[in-house]
Amino acid sequence: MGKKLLLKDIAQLAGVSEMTASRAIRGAPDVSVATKRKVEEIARQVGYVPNRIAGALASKKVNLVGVVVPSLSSSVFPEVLSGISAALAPSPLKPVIGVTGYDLHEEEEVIREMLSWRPSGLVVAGLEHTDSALRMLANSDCPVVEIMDTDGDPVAHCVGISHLQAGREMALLLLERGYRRIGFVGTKMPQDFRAEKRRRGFIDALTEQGITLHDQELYAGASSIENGRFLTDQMLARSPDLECIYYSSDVMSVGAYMHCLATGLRIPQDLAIAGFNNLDLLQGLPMKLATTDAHRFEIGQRAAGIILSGETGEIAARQMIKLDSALSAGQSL
Amino acid sequence: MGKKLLLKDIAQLAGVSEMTASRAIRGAPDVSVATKRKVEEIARQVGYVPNRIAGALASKKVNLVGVVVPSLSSSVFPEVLSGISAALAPSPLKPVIGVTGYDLHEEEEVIREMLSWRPSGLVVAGLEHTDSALRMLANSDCPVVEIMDTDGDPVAHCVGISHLQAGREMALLLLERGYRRIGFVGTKMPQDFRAEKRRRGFIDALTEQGITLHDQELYAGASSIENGRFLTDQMLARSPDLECIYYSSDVMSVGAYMHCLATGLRIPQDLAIAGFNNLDLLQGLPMKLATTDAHRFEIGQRAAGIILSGETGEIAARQMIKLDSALSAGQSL
DNA sequence: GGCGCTACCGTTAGCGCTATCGGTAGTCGC
DNA sequence: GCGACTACCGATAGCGCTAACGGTAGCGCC
Repeated sequence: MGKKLLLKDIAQLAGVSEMTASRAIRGAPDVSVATKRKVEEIARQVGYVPNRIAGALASKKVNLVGVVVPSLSSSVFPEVLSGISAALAPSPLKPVIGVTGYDLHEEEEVIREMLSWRPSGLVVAGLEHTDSALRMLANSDCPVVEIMDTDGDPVAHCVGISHLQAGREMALLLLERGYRRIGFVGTKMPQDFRAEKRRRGFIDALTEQGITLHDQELYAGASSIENGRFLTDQMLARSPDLECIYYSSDVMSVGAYMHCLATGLRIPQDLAIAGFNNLDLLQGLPMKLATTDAHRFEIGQRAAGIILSGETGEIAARQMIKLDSALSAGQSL
Repeated sequence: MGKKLLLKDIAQLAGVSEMTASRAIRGAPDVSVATKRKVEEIARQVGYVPNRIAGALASKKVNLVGVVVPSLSSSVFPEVLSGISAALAPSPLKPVIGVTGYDLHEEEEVIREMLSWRPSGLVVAGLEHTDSALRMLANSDCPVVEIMDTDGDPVAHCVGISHLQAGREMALLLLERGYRRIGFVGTKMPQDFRAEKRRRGFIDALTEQGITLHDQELYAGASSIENGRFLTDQMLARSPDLECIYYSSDVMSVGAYMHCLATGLRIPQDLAIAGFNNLDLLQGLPMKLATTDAHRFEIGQRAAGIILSGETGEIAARQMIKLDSALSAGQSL
């Protein structure tokens, strides 16, 4: 095949004008049921697929919402996406995903690419962007929502949690439980701004109580169980008297758990561990690991909600939604 | 902001024609370096973002490759995506992800949506589609690659492994290791056609050796460690004499591993387990679990390669690439 | 009959870009 | 000087669809 079917052809086959065929196919009003059925039938038979590029250009309406995330490999952003999809499902809007790989310049590219398609909305993870990206976001004429993080200066709408506070709360919990020789392990470390904020909040809270971080490892690579295990091993070799380690991700704390299983270390007696995100991964482990739930699904939902409310005309004032992260101590502290 | 900057405005500011501005911004030939620099500078200063909708309509060229996958929650498809991104990176093409949730009608919708944007190529997971989807894929004028699976009748190009064979090979290994009372646990079961093919190949091979499947659980929900643990528990309660269970996913076999950890069952003495996909998740566990590597990254790479070769003009004959899955027994058998 | 409806359909005029072709300088070789 | 070329630039004409408006027909009502 390749006859390149156009709306014109469908109209001709149905014996109506191009305009009527267009209306019938889009489900627009002002078409009789009989005509609509006839056109639809013909379109289906010949396998007509409307050209949305032309449609979008003519109507200046693109039913897409760009979603820019750093990664898909852990389940953290897929879950945000689920929230977005769920909220968008009853509307004509569809999410389009872009992945940056935790690289701000790649992010700028992806944002430029997305905006060049004139979407109905844009959801971007994080508050940190290149200057060019910031300009584009500020000048874009669609609603923009920055998600995940509220510690900073949003360009537009914003839905997230305070990672500074999450880190701080975990520090306070650890201190309350009596731990004093505490370590921190982070991954993607210069690039993952939210992990860095948790680290900072964590250290600040410790410092305020007169405790200094006993050891830390800022690993440039990605989170994985394997790396969690490896870095734990390494840190314990270096600082054998550590009582407790706070990881930037649950994936890493699960790795720590595996290390303890493999080496016979008891949790929390020999080593207490805590992660972040309350990933699915934690469910089903023999032991509940300490973590903080960042409400990823809800963040996605609320972000999509903001875009949707922008659709219905109400040019809502700049929204700033700060959710409270939920710490759970589990059995690993 | 909202002055809606058009190419016309940039051209005017730069004192050149619209056409020259267009060429300068796209990096097309026939523009002097001086002019190009001037236009680029002005475009950057005012924050001009070209409207690709108009561009695509005029040039009939869309540098996007649609990628349709059932899910992003396990790391299996993200890894395919990495392969696609890696292969596409040196080209101007960019992947666009669509998620179907293992629902063929949703898949049809997503495919229609993608094709309506006239992408440069389309990558679809699986060989099973609705009739309408099949027609659209067959009639589409861009290259289409079906991935993951080679057991069936591809519409167009195809890159994958034989899941029938993967299941069969695992069965033969289990028999060789002396297991006779064998169970199967699958998730997303009517919808995940590839898991079903592994199951069929698995059972067929057992049957040929005179062994019947001792028990099986076809679970409709998603794979998760928690479900793996739960379903293992349930199946062992039902069939306490089971020697070995084959899971449709590594995520589930890790759940089984957790169950054994929690209940003190020894692997493989009390229960042997095997999964599928060779997920990252398996790395770092205290014990290597049996699995089959499906070469997900390479599948993505090769699929993207086919799309790319279509770009350069050579309308390659229908490609059919069957990779050999790689079984690894680990320590859990 | 005239007016005001509603229901349906078609004509016109773009949407914001780019392909194509043609044009003007300048340059080179002989 | 002239043909032949290259380098650069601009006017024109769409790409395939839809918004906006203008009909026409049919009906009810005074």
